[in-house]
Amino acid sequence: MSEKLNEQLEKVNKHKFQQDLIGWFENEMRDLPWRKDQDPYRIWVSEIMLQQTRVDTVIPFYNRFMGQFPTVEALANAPEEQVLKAWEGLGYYSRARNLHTAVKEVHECYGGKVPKTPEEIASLRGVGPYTAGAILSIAYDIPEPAVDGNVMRVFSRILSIWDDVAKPSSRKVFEEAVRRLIDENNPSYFNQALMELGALICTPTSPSCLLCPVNEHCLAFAEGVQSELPVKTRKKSTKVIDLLTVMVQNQEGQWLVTQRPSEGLLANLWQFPSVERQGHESVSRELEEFLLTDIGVTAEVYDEPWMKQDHVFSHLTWKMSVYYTDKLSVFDDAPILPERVAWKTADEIEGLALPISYRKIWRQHLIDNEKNDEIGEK
DNA sequence: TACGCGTGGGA
DNA sequence: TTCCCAAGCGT
Repeated sequence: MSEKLNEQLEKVNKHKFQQDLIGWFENEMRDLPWRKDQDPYRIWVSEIMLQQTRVDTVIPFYNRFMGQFPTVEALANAPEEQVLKAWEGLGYYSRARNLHTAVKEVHECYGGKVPKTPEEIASLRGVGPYTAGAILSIAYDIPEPAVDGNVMRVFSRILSIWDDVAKPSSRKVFEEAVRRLIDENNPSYFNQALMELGALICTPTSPSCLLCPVNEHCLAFAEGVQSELPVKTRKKSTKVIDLLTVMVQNQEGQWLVTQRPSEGLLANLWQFPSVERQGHESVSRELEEFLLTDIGVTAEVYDEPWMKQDHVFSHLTWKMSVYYTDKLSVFDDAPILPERVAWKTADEIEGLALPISYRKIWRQHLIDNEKNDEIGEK
């Protein structure tokens, strides 16, 4: 630990700080579904869902998920498709697959009981230093730091820490600070209170310092520099990809869908056949060639896109153009469809896990279909 | 270490 | 509109 940080830490009245922080939390904590008890499985699921995701977004997903998979055993015995479907729309889908993997390990190797040593917890798939500390402290009352973005923001201000919080190496500075100030008698509330404070009071922009229960301990507030902290470097700008998507229906009324690769972006999710736009020839020709070569079906693609849809990821953007087809030819003796390609009925598509952009496309298709039916009836 | 990995909301 | 983000982890 740097001498500077040590100096700052000695300025803090540890007992008063803990008392002010936890006292505020006891009065002001939000009534959240994962705060009903200290079931480690329920805490675990909530922590995974909350990674990089807002509380308001998580709540409905969490309630549905716990309804479907109320216990370690229930989740361990579920097929991955069902877990991914439950995660549809929440994003960062590897969280779901990693949680599933880890829960199966807990079921098989720990008799279904979430382990309570730092080493065992941290070895679980998808459980990093933050989540390990969160489960240990919140579910098991073990005094371990749980340093997330909130805690780094709050502590950077209270202790006037100017390390770049975007750098992975900075996290250990904050962990050390938490170890020095954590309430050994109530680490659960201490850690939760820091995060709650970051969410409600010590916000990224325009923090409510006058309402802050620990403002008397805050070095940044005393110096009037709270708006300059934390120091955080910008990320690089994102690239844009033109993505062509095609809706193909056979004579039985089924739709052509493909499953994405098992690793990388949107892993294992389903979508309508899509290809990155390459080059110079017409979009229709490019899609027809893609369908023939990669999927093994012949169809005529309309010249004009039926709809456009942007899909913004954290690191890239898809500008999607969606096309319909006509004059599909699939012969009885046509080659068997490649792996990860299938025909699905409309009902079956409802049950697949689709990326949000493809779900929106499908919903729009249903709306347009309904309109056409109405016109037809008149 | 830096980057890949989703999504929706707010300034 | 455009940007930045929100309870991170794996590689």
